[in-house]
Amino acid sequence: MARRPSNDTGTRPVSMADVARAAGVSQQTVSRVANGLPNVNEQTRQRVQAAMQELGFRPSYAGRSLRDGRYHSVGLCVNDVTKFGNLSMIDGIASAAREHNCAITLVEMSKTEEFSLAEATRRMAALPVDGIIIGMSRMAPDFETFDPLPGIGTVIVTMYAHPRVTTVDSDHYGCSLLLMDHLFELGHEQIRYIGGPSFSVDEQFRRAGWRDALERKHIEPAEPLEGDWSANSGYEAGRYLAEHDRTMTAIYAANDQMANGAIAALRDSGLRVPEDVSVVGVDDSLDDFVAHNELTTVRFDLHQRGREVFEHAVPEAGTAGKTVAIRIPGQLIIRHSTAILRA
Amino acid sequence: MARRPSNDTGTRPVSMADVARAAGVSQQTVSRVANGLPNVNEQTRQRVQAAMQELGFRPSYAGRSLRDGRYHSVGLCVNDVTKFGNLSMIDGIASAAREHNCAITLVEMSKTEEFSLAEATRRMAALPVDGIIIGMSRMAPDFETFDPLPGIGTVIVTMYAHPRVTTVDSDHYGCSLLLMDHLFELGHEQIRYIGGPSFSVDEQFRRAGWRDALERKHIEPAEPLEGDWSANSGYEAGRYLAEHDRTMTAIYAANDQMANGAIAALRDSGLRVPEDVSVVGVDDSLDDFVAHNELTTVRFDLHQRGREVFEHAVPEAGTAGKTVAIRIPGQLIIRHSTAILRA
DNA sequence: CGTCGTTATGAGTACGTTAACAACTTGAAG
DNA sequence: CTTCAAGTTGTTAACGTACTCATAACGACG
Repeated sequence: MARRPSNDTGTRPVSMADVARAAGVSQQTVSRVANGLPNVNEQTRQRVQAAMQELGFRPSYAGRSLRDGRYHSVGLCVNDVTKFGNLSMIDGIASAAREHNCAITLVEMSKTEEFSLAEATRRMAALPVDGIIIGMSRMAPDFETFDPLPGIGTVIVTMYAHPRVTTVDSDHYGCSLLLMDHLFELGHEQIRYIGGPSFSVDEQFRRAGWRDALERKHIEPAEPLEGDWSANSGYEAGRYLAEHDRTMTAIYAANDQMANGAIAALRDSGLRVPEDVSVVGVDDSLDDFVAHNELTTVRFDLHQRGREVFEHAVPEAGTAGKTVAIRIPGQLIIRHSTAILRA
Repeated sequence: MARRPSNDTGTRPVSMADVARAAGVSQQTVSRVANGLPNVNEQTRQRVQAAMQELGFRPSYAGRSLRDGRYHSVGLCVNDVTKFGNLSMIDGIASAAREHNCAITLVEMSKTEEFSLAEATRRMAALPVDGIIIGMSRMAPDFETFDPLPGIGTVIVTMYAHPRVTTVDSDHYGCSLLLMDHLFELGHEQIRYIGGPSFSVDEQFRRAGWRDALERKHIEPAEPLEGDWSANSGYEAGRYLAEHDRTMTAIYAANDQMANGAIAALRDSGLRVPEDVSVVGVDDSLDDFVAHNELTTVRFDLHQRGREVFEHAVPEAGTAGKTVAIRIPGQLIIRHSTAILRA
């Protein structure tokens, strides 16, 4: 594309030099007025401000960034905006960014292509970012070997720890322990698991927590079922369990949507929740969609996670340098889908 | 903050000049290699690429943008990321942006402060954006008087038309007509309305469509009910209607979540859906949350809307100049929450 | 009357990039 | 040998900003 003409007849954006010419001062004085510096004569200031208004001056982001080497924006790379986990990540980071007067540069990776950290980093590096955040909802093939770009803060949102990159996530393992302990206290031992797709990192950790909790109590875990996070897949699994497992007394579904489906299936099979079977989920995501939500679940503080992620990606406050792995615990929300096991 | 040292001992980012020095060529040759231009000797190219690798060169976004006056990013301003409407807007725009090899610069406005178009524009204008998209989910106080910034494409996502700004939205008025016609064909005339909060622009248009459809058939609209988009508010409204209106034969809830709540309320009141009362919603948003979703609704093509919004904000293909108001029709999805009215 | 500090302003420079143009090399054709 | 074209590389300028330093005017003070 042809450059804009550099005289003032074209549609080139208005620069400080243009304002300076109109106000009869130097470009530097315009800069001082634009930045509100004190050492400008009041009369001059007003003349410059009038010229700015007149010409419609807006400061050049490129010029400013080039000059002082910062973008005041953080890069965020996700593979699918619509997934609950990603959405809540965006929201949490957006509010942290706003507190730091920062914008978010959002890049959605192709949903079809293979996702690699190197590719994500390469794309983000060419954008106006002071730090890079990568949501890794499924295991990247190059996770082990990945080296972050030197000179730019990088955070991966995942449960896995990495030797050279800070990682932050809600504790998708610990949430299982919270729920399992709750069920154990109610007397349940035969606790079936309905998981998400096995390529999901969150799923892997939630399932591991379920399995470990059982094994710690020397209970043999029954075969876990695999859904796709949707209520329908939870329904199918619930139906299957209702028909094939008469010893089961509780179901742990790896998210609320599948739990909701499972509850519907149990009731359609003539089982009562929670009298016959207790059901728990994760995410606390049903409230807007279901009236009188009674599901016992774990809620994550997504804003806190967003804040942690942001502050490690853009190390202003001296958080720099150290590579850490942060796991933010969830909070058990007990409602009425769980009850004491009756003998 | 102090500038980075300009010699090569500090942590200043690696520039083309640094690479040029290392490879023993001119900085311009580095530029040619970086941009893959053909007129570079193969041997030279390899030497330069090796130096880039060695030093960890990444091109400066600021330098490039300053040079060629484009940012390859579109600004998106929303007031709350988590609301269904905004989420789907982000998703649609993100995929359109990716097709144009563009990033999104996302700014979330304060949820508490008053929202004005002038303020949103002012914030976006200081960021790296080739175009500005503003989601106006509630009426801005300065909508009438708002003037877009000259020299930068601006699109407002709203149903209202504007004389000087292109506006794009899903047709929140037409969706009501689709649903009402469907109910009319089934023989319903006493159709109650459960709306969202009245400050919402979407709500205003959905309600207007309901009212106009009735009045066009000379049916007096009964008092509309006001919810807050949540299933619980739909439940409350449904309960009220079940107890107070024995002539009603159908309910139009302004979104699926409230419709879902209303259905639960009707059933709790001993009414059958759809045999006794037909219920419809809007958005087609229940599938992930509810098993065996049977709700008749309207689905919007949010990716198409995203594409329209994007292409009017960043006028590459000659869409420039003209101010238009685009309303993208939804599609009626008939499931089993509606049935023929029995006398 | 000179020295000094204070205040207001301008000049010069550097940030990293790419377009336009100039310059040089090489090889082939006349 | 001269001329020309093609291929390769370097030089210069410009994009808009803000820091550093210099300059000028002015009053206070010794």
